[in-house]
Amino acid sequence: MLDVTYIRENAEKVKQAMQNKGESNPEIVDKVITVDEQWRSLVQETDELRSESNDKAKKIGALMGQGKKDEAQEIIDYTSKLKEEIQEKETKLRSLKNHREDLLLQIPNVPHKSVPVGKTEEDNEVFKSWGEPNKEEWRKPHWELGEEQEWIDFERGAKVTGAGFPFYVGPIARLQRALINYFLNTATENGFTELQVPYFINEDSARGTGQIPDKEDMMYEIPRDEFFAIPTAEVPVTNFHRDEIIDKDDLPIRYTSYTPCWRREAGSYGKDVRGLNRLHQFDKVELVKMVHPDDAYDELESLREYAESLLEALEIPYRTLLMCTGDMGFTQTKKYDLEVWSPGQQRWLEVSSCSNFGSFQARRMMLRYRKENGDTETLHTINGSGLALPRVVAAILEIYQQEDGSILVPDVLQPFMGTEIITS
RNA sequence: GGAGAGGUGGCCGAGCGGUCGAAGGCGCACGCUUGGAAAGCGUGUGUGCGUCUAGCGCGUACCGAGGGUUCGAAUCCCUCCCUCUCCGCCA
Repeated sequence: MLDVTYIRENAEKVKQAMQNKGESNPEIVDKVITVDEQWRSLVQETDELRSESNDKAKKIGALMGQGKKDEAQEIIDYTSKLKEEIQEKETKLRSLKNHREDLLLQIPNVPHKSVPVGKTEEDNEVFKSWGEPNKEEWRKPHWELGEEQEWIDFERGAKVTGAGFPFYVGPIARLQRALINYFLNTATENGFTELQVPYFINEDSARGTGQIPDKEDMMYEIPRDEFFAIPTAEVPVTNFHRDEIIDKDDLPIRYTSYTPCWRREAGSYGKDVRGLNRLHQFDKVELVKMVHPDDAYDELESLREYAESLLEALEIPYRTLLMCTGDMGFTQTKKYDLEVWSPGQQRWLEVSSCSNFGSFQARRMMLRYRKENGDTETLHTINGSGLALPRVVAAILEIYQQEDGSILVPDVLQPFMGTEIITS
């Protein structure tokens, strides 16, 4: 959610941003400004009446104290009418505020000036490439190898739960654990504080990071207890400091957290969902930063570089895309996607998405910091994966695949795996 | 899950229908005092929203959350949430 004051003062800029992001109704900007004006003038009127009513109530109290019941009664008759008027205005106020909120929620975040303007993924910019994508065709896709070697059991997963909930068996279960440990250790060594978080969240938290309203369909629900299963650790981690004021000397705050993630992924199909490409439950190590607004873009770059360094350490070829305005999402001001090369599929797979949300999330959850002069200000949030597990596993199974079906273990994982090679 | 107690400012803790945004204490900040420090003394110290003459201004809202009673609610009533104690259950 953008700041109304900002919208009021930058109406044209916001409209342009909406157009660049492919939002079709920039007239919402004018509407929001109108509703906001109505709301503000009504606030003033209401506050004046309240002020009068408070005065009168005090007078009544004083008169009652002196036993002057008749005089008090006169004022009471008057304030009863006042009261009705106030209640009327309060009702109107509530509906105006809700209307303003509804409109505000339809206005996307404003992209940074360094973001390429574009409509679809075609317009994303290749920001960086690392390593050589392997074009050899003999490598099996990870699902074929995984099933052959009985390392990944999709069928039993489907039996026990449903499609998209695989079992990982033996050495591949261990490989995931190795990756998780490696990612968490590395993040901790790089200044991120590890957090173990609740896997279920309440509605307020879902609202805070923007899953609600609009994207609740992505989440699994536990209706009886009014919880949602987390679609990413971003939700509990960012909400950790919801409704708090953080001392500026404590910024930036950096957290890392490993969690399973649950996503309904309604509407996905075809090659997108083959094997480990897209699951309903997957593991991820998430990175979240809460930063001073002036540092946000530097912090985004360093987050991106950090995520890239993980892939380099694993020696997995990748490319970094700078997402264009049309493909970057509603809440972000700038976003990079990291994609690894899958030689078994001859395609790129996204393993990390690093985004700056500006004050968009923080405003919704009243997440502020205290400035030098004592004022409070909304801080900025940044997050990214470091990294999402299944596609990294897929890449390792394909890139490190030998002709006999065994898998060489990347150097950095060997201490965690206790072996240099995975055989069936 | 059953029975009871309770949720007030950064913290502790009073208030239990009117003058309460809220006593008192602690903490913190600044000043005085001191050779320096402690003690002592003085002043200040919540958040959101609106507003302007933008001031250590004015108004308003907020004492777990939401609703209600009343001219007036931190105080009374209802619903919910959370915490603590005992019992039950249990990784």
